[in-house]
Amino acid sequence: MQIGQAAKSSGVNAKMIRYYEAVGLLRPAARQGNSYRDYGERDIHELRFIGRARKLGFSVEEIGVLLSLWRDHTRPSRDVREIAARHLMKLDGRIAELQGMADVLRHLVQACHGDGRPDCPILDDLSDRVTPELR
Amino acid sequence: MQIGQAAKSSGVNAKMIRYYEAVGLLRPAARQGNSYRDYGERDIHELRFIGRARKLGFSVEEIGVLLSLWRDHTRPSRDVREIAARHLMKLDGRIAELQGMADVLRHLVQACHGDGRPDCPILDDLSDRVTPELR
DNA sequence: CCTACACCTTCCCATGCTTGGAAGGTCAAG
DNA sequence: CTTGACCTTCCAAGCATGGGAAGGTGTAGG
Repeated sequence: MQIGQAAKSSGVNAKMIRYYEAVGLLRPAARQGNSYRDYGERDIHELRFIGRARKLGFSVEEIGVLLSLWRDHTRPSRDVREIAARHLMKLDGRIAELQGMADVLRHLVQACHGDGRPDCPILDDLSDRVTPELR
Repeated sequence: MQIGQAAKSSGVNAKMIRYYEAVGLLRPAARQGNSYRDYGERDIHELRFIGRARKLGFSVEEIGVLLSLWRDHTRPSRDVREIAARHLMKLDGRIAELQGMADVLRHLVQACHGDGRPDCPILDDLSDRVTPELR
């Protein structure tokens, strides 16, 4: 199966497939006589794995570890869980951070008339923290 | 005032100050005789503005617009509010996205024994979506 | 005067993931 | 023989930040 078909079957586009190979996530694909990459069912399976892990926000590096754990059918689930738990903490941290930004911004947006007048609590806050009651 | 002092006063480090100048956020700084950049109170004020806007997650491009609105004391607050509101929507969207990831992952982590045994719902899900009851 | 040290300058590079494109090879159908 | 749909590799940009090299400048002390 050529890379285009593999992309369709796995949901990971061709450009990314090559990239994952280049950075060592996937072992180099087999080649057809014409130097085209050749994929089998097992590769598709790995690609889908990667795609889903990406959708959960795992980094390429983390996925590398997950993949090797996945290939090793005797690994303790503890190892996997630890990676996932650590990643979850990062996600939660990032969410809290964005939430903090959004909260401040929401207050500011609500406080701003948003009409033709020039006075604007948003700029006031950015320029001088003049509207402390908003925090 | 040299760039190092400006960095301290504004909370934006020297590297970033040069970067913001390079990408056109700030007009080119005045220079001392020795070609060192020279900053005044007004520059510090703008730098603080930038720093705070970055902390709220505005992109450099958005900050460029905010800055020009800020400098124009007759701009309608509507313009500012619109940018902020749009940014807020992006933040909320991103938060929801991360929240979705975190929720799935949290379930998976909870479902995984995390002991010495090899069976692991996390990998099962990644590899084949074998644990649909988790979603 | 020389030296050490703390600044500053510009320039290039790396990060992480993804996308875009250029230039060219391969293959099947018309 | 041409066309079109594939494929190949290589290069670049994006965003914001940080590291570091190589070299200029200014000040203080021996």
